[in-house]
Amino acid sequence: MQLARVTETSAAVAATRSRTAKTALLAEALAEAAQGGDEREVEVVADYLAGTLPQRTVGVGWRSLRDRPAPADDASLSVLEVDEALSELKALSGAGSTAARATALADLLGRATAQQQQWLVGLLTGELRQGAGDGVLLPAVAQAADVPEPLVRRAVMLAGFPGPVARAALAGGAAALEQVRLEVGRPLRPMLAGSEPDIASAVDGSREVALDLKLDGIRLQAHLDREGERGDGGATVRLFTRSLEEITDRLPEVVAAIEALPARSAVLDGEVIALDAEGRPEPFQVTGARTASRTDPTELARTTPVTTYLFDLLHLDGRDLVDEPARERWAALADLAPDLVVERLSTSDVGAARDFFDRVVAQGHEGVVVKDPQAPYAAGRRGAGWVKVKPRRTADLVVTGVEWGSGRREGWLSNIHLAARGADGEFVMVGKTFKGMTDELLAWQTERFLGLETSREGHVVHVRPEQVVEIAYDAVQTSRRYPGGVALRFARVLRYRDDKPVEEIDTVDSLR
DNA sequence: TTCCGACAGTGGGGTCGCAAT
DNA sequence: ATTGCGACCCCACTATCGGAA
Repeated sequence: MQLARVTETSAAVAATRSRTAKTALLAEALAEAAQGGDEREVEVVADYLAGTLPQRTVGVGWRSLRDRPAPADDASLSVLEVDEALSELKALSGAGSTAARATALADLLGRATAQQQQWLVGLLTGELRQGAGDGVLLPAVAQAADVPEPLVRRAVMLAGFPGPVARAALAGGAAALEQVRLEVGRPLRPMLAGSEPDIASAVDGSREVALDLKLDGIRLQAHLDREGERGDGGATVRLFTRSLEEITDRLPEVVAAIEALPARSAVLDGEVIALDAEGRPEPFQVTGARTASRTDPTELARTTPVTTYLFDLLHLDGRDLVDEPARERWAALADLAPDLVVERLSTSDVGAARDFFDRVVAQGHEGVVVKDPQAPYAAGRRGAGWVKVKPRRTADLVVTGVEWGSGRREGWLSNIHLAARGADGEFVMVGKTFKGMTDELLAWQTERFLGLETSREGHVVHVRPEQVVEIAYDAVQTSRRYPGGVALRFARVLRYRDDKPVEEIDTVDSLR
């Protein structure tokens, strides 16, 4: 298949807002790819249509794509040629490779037309902005392969990625999709939680729910496979993050904890977090740095160990548990790993739930996750089965600058710079936010801040510090970027305040 | 006809590893 | 040694479509 077929589909998809129309366009292109008879091509086309790469990453980002060669006049690239070029780019790594990579990238871009260059930039930066991702691709795969959509979704949840599933669906239909099962050693999509602002919204009091302590660490999916030892000599334990990145080699103490479980095979869901000497949670930055670090894991396991907490069991000794009610999975987990299970309260009483929430927050934890004991494990879904509740902290700050938005926010002042008061009354920047703004508010703040403009610098408009804004945030963290040494985590706008003078906004000290 | 679940888009702070300067 | 870049941890929130109620 020619690349042009994909880029033209992408343009048509971007041009309509109707999801059914987008689905039909993708399905048509997929069916055409399938007729070509090359299974790899089908997989690549499926990935490209959803704006993702079969290679996941190729080491090319926004900066490497800034300077581009002149585009080709005529379209000649095929999908498989692009796929091969990107695989070669990914393979080009190591000392002295930067120039070779730039050459390889320029070579590819030089063979693309102007429209195709644009599309490649979008694909490689992950910003295709065509209004279609997995949510549109999966129905399209179902349509093109003439199979039920739930079957496609289930296969993707269990296999982790859509490309191979699209390939199987279009080559083997429903029968091939039914072959896709949970495989120990292969990560599946983790179940996600929705969110509610407080306990009262998450616990209605009419039926029993479970509240799990929510730890502010790194999501963990652990696979234990003792049978693997006899066969290919592969690892007994494999660890994955939320995005299915493998981190087995970085966390030897977690591998040891999973290896010690009395099971032949298991797939477990949980969280790892660094604790201080008193057993209180370290700031997220500590756990994050430890988990990201690849050098000398044995030493790091001694100096900054992480603790393993488990809250779900998806497979045990040859039996899949994903479709079992949560209550059953928890009972099996409690039998298997009683010492590693995260603290949990089962109750239908709103007061008891609130007490539990208050207690764990006072202990320094992130909050709770409210879970339905009946719910199956909905891999990859952000359903009603799990709902997180976190405390909301607020601060009154002043806006010192605003950045022009992009995409659907083009032409609006979007991202606001936030400052608190310093010790000498000066304004100290503590972060930015673009969250919590309705279109109406964007229109209002664009006019408001243009009225306060003092100067411009690139896409930043500096303004007189007169507008007070009430900001919600999750935490204050240490920062090397901002002059006060502190930054807000997950800041979002609650409302603009005209009832509070700038002199009375929060201070850097009070945030600290 | 109205409601609501799912999704895409619009970006935030921090850290690590690597290559070039 | 420092800096820039890519990748990946943690994300919140709004608008919109289209099926459910």
